[in-house]
Amino acid sequence: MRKVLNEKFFARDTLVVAEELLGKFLVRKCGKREEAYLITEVEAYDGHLDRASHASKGETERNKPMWGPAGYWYVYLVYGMHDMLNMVTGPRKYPAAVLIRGVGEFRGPGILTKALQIERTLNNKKADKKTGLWIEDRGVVIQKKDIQKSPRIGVRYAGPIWAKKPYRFFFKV
DNA sequence: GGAGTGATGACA
DNA sequence: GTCATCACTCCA
Repeated sequence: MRKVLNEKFFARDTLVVAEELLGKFLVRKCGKREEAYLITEVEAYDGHLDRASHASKGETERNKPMWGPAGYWYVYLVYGMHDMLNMVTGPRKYPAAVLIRGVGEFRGPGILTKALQIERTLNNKKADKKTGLWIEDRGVVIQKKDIQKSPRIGVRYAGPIWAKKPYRFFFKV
């Protein structure tokens, strides 16, 4: 079973999408080579009230993709060095996204974007085969009991309520 | 624990 | 135009 996930899948509740992304495959096509990586760790950023989300500052030139249709990539540079890969989720006009933090053997959002050569040129591009970066369901199912949750990483500035939300999802090994 | 790094957004 | 901030990684 190989199904390319589209707006219909991503336009649902961000927390549901984030959890269901575990076990899906991130597929990268560079030239003729096509490689698929199991998604192992994600974080949800849900709505403009979420103080850890870029969307909490309102719509700006940078975070504009978060307000757009689901199923698009939101890629930005942080700390002057690392590109972060996010999938836009939720309905149109509702700012939300899921940060892809780990795929395959790669641990850490900055490491995986470097390994897969994911750059800001992909920002605001649709996740499909034409773009060269998309997500597939290949029939892998992660058991509910194997999924762990924790607060998100690197968002202490968001204040006690939002910094503590268990919006990070990953597998129990 | 602390440096490196540069785009971004807020303010003037 | 200036300035502080930042969804990270690596080395000590």
